[in-house]
Amino acid sequence: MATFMTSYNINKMSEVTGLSPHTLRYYEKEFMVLDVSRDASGHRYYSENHVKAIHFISALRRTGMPIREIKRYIELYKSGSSTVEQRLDLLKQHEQRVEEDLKKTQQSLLLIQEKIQHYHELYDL
Amino acid sequence: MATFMTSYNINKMSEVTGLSPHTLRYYEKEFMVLDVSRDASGHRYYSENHVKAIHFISALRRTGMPIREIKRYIELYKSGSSTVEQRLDLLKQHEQRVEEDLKKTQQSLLLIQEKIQHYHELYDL
DNA sequence: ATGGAAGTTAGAGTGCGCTCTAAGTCAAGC
DNA sequence: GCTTGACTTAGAGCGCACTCTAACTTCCAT
Repeated sequence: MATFMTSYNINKMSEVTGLSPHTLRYYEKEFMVLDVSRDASGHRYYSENHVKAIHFISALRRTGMPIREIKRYIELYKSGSSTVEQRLDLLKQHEQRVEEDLKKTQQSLLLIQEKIQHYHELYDL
Repeated sequence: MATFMTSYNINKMSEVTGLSPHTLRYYEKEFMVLDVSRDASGHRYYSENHVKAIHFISALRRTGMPIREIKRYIELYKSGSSTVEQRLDLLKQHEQRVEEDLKKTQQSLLLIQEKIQHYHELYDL
């Protein structure tokens, strides 16, 4: 064999993804797709595909998608290519929500920044 | 008197601020600055100043400032003008965090958008 | 004076996303 | 063969920010 699949134990995986081993196990219990492999003594080892999957899941989480919706997405994925459009819809819907949320957050940030700008002239809260 | 202060009961206040009466009472218990006035029968009524204060507090919350830090900010406010610089620091620090957070969220959003773009070519999660 | 609406309170309960605990297994080094 | 350390599990616990409940008071309209 010319190339080798890199594989990660739970701690390496934790480093690479920024999630704690606890959280990795929790995610697995909740919704891991690619079933995580085990070595002879039952310890997890992850492949590059797991790394990519977890990165994507992290992006969904970071943008506020709730666990139960990620779960739903992954269940759709698991049930095959007939769910492609449903999955796309779900992602697009999420995209919309995130964009709106970003806008609102930016507006609130602006208000805070204006407050900071004029702090020495304003005497209310 | 030529002008009159508008005043709001808890439901009107709820409408104006978008917070539920429950949450308004909760915020008051946690950290209301301007002590909320009461009418003869003990019902709250809010002034324009309260509206402004709650709007600012909402902006802090919306951008993810935890309750305990808003509490801290308001305690500083209450203890007078000698805390102006501390309050400014606190707000500026928060501003930094929000900006970083926005960046990260935008990056995650980008990843999701790329996924959506190439959904029909990609077969992993 | 009575019923109902609209407020009041203290404190309990909820949902979310982890985060930790306790008890156990396994493999390697002394 | 025993300790040490890294992992395993099921399930309990936690922190946050609400959110709701239950019991009560007050005002107003009938």
